[in-house]
Amino acid sequence: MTGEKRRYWLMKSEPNCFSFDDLKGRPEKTEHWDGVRNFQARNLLRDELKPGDGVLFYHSNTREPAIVGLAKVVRGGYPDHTALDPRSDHFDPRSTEGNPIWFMVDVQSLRPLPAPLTRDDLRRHPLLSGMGVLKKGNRLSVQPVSAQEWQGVLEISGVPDPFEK
DNA sequence: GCCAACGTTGGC
DNA sequence: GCCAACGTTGGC
Repeated sequence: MTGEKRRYWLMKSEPNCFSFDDLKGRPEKTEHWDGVRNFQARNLLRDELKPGDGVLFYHSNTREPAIVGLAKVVRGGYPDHTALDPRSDHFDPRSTEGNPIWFMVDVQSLRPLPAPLTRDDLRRHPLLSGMGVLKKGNRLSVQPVSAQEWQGVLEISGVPDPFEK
């Protein structure tokens, strides 16, 4: 097949705010990923995440942080409308309809992992111990994942690649 | 709850 | 343009 190679991402969410189960429960198992208010992550959402890309859904800021499920991007970057809504927690008066500052993508759940992959699980695996999410001080809520890391997650989880026919 | 690491803001 | 102060993130 020609065209661009699929890329992979890890996306963090606090499960008490929006969990993988929440995503699974949405119509079409799809939801927009709003509320990112960091320029580096914004640039990734706006420019880099493309439909068909793979997503590792990571639960952060919880008792046992872990990768809990697989998802995919189904719509690339478009303006985050919550920035325009004064009643939203994510309202940003600098952003306007004609000149949006913040962007989001749509994500669809593919499948949960049979067991969450904790940080200890990741650290133990030679292919995964270098993942960005393990690095101290890394606060990026959207970050790139290599194809090897994606495969490693599938391997220790014992699940087939959802993108393989 | 603690606190290190980081990004952003604003005075100068 | 520097940098201190501040707010937030997020593991532990």
